[in-house]
Order: sequence, then structure tokens, then C-alpha cells
Amino acid sequence: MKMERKPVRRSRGRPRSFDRDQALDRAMAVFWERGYEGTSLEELLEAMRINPSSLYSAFGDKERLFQMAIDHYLEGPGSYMVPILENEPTTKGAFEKLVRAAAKELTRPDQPSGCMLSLALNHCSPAAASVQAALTERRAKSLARLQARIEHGIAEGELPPKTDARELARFFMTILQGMSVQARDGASRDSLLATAQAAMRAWPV
Amino acid sequence: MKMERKPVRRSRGRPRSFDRDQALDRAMAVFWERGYEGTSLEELLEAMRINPSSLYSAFGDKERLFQMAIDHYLEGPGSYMVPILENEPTTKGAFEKLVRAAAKELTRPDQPSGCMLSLALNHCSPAAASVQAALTERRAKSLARLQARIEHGIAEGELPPKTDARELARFFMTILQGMSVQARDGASRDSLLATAQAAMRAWPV
DNA sequence: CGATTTTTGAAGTAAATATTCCAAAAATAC
DNA sequence: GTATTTTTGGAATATTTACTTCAAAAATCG
Repeated sequence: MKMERKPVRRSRGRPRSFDRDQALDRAMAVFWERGYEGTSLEELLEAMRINPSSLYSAFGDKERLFQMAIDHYLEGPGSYMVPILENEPTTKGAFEKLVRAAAKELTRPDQPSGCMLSLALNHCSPAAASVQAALTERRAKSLARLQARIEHGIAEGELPPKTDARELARFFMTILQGMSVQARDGASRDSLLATAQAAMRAWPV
Repeated sequence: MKMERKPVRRSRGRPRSFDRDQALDRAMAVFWERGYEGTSLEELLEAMRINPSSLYSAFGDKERLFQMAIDHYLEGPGSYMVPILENEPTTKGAFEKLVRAAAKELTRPDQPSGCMLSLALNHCSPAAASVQAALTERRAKSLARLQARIEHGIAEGELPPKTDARELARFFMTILQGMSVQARDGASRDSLLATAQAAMRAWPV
């Protein structure tokens, strides 16, 4: 049972000649590699293999395309954290697996290095302020997930009751974001794994 | 004993009407805040309060100005690490002081948040490739300084002989770079201090 | 003083940028 | 088949970008 193109019922006009999801995937790759402001429309159009009219009618404008690309990233290559945090039996085990998985994911040869969300828009011109707001929100959500798992661990007695869940979550966010910068700077997977291992030594007793 | 303007001997032509160092300082501030590619000539000219001809005759072009601004940063606001690494009696004490100082420096209200070098050019368009090379070199130098202090510590018997100095240095680089991202994302000084404290728990025994 | 040298200011330029326009194309609805 | 709707391709546009030009200004040199 394979689907031809888009299996959705046709609306009236001329059908779209490209695969929207594939185009978004390609846009994501370029934004991931070059950042929001560092990516030109020309690069996007070439990578997506569509022309301006198609891009604007399908995705709105550069800003909205970027936001869709970020969400596409978080549901795809950036989604590896969720099942680890949810399914690992122990909290410490979850974080251990998390940082090791990050070391691997952030240095995959078939992808741009580092985390698209961590690296995006650390410099913000006034023009990109609204994009940055959206990113900040998503980073906050990511932090909240780490924190929730730690709080769960405290409740289960896996961690000292006095543990500051938010600050421990922030420590791991710092590690993950730093690993992204390292990956961008050419650090090897083994280096990141060593950092992951070091980070776990900071786990509260 | 205060100097009027530039005390250097006058060369022949019309004297420069602005203070080169002050202009560079202002350029640094803008680049630090907005990044290399995020800063326009117009913003630079306004901040430096000079006109295009003056900028180009005094600093070459945008790229060379940025490199001078980076060096200006490393000799100024970014120089706080050097004396700590050189003067602290123990290696562990040096790193403890280092991460605490970073937490403070990266969240100073009178400066752009984060480290100018860590945050610069994590996305690189082909146009900025040569600038990025210069940055990579400087980051490597920074890493080497951390590594050197750790190796010194190993030699002095402060650290286990089997300690991998390069990887431990990278761990702390990761922490410092992650703290810069956190600072950019609005994390408070106290948060960074908590992260600094957590990082020290990873110190080898 | 007059010649020389360097900086200044303001306007100018060439390229890149994000976005829009519009006629032609390709589908469905009647 | 004709009308309607939507997408396409390519050209056009307005703005911003980094950078240059050049005459006038302001200094030193002889």
C-alpha cells in the first residue's frame, strides 16, 4: 500500500508540483547549517528546488518558514530526547543516556553539527526579535522537560530532597548547549562523549 | 598627568578627528551584541560616530574591524581568565574561581551578555569563512590555556596521573560556552553560579 | 607662504536582499 | 467546453548592504 503523492482530496486549482514536506525538510537543513539570518532566500530556493511564488504561497515568508523548520526539526532530528526522558527507568540513567545520545546526535556525519535550536539566533537584530521570542519559548519548554524528570526523581527518592530541580536542569541545558558549540567548532564525537561522562560526575549524591 | 588626545608624534596630513581606541571599543560593543553578520555598517558608523571614509581608512574593512574588535575584547572584557589561571595556587581552586568569575562576567549589566568569542559565528556563511578561521584559532588558544593549567596540576600531583587533560579542558570549555548561551537566553547570574558549582562536582578525584 | 600629505563628509555605486507581480499552466466544477 | 480556482515561472521591485569616490579641510614641511 504505497501512496502516490499527496493522498489528500484535491481542492480546485492547479495541484502543487512539489512535496511540501520534502521542501520543508530541505529548508530545515539549510537553516540548521547557516542560521536564520545567515540563510538567503536564494539559498533556500535552490535547496528547496522551488521558485519564489511557490515558497511564499506555501510557507508565507522567510520568518514563518523558519518557524516551521524549527518545529520540523523538533519533531524530527531534535526529538531524540523525549523518549529517553520518558522511558528510562531511573532519573540518573535517563540523564546519562541523554547526554550520551546528545554527543552522538550532535556529531552525526549526515547532519549539520550541533542542535538547531541551541545554535539559532544567539545574536538578535531588531528585525529578528519576534523569531527569537519563539525560540526562547521552545528552549524554555526543553528546560521544563528536564526539570520535570528531575522533580519526578526527587519525588521518587532517587535524588536528595533538597535538590534544586530547576538549577540541575539548567546545568544539563548548559552542557547540551555547550556541546553544540563544541560540535560546531569541530570537536569529535569522542570528545563530546568524554564531556558527557564528566558531566555525569556532577550528578548529586 | 593626563594626556590630551593621542600623544604620538604627528605625521604629516590632517589629524584624525576621533579617538581610534574609543571607536574600536564602540565597534566591539556592537559586534558583541549583534554578531558579525548581524551588524550592519550603518549601525557601526552610528555607534562609532564616524563616517565611512574614516572607518575604511582607519580599519580596512568590516572583516578586519571585526578581528580587531575580537582582539580588543580578548585584551579587555575577555581577559579575566588569564590571571586566574596563572595566579591561583591550586589547579582546582583556579577552575573554581574561573567558573565563578565567568558566571559573573557573562551576566554583567553594563555589558552584552555572554562571551563575545563563544557566541560569534556559530553559523558560518561562505562569505564569513575566513573570519571564522580566525575565531577557531582563538578558541583553540583559549582551550590550550585551560589544558596547560590542568597538565600543570597533573605534574604537581594535584590530579590523578591518568587524567586526560585535553578532555577535562574541553569539559570546562563546554561549560563556559554553554553558560554564554544561557546568559544570552536570559539566565540570571545566580543560575550561572549554580551551574558553576555543579560543574565543580565533576572535578576528578 | 606654498607644496604636500592625510582625513573628512557627503554623495554615489554596484550587488544582494526579501518580496511581489502577472500572465500562463493545470487542475476541478458546472 | 467554458468558467473558476490555484500554482507556476520568471521578471520586476524596492530596500539594504558593503564599499568607493572626490573635492574640501586641516595639518606639517621646506
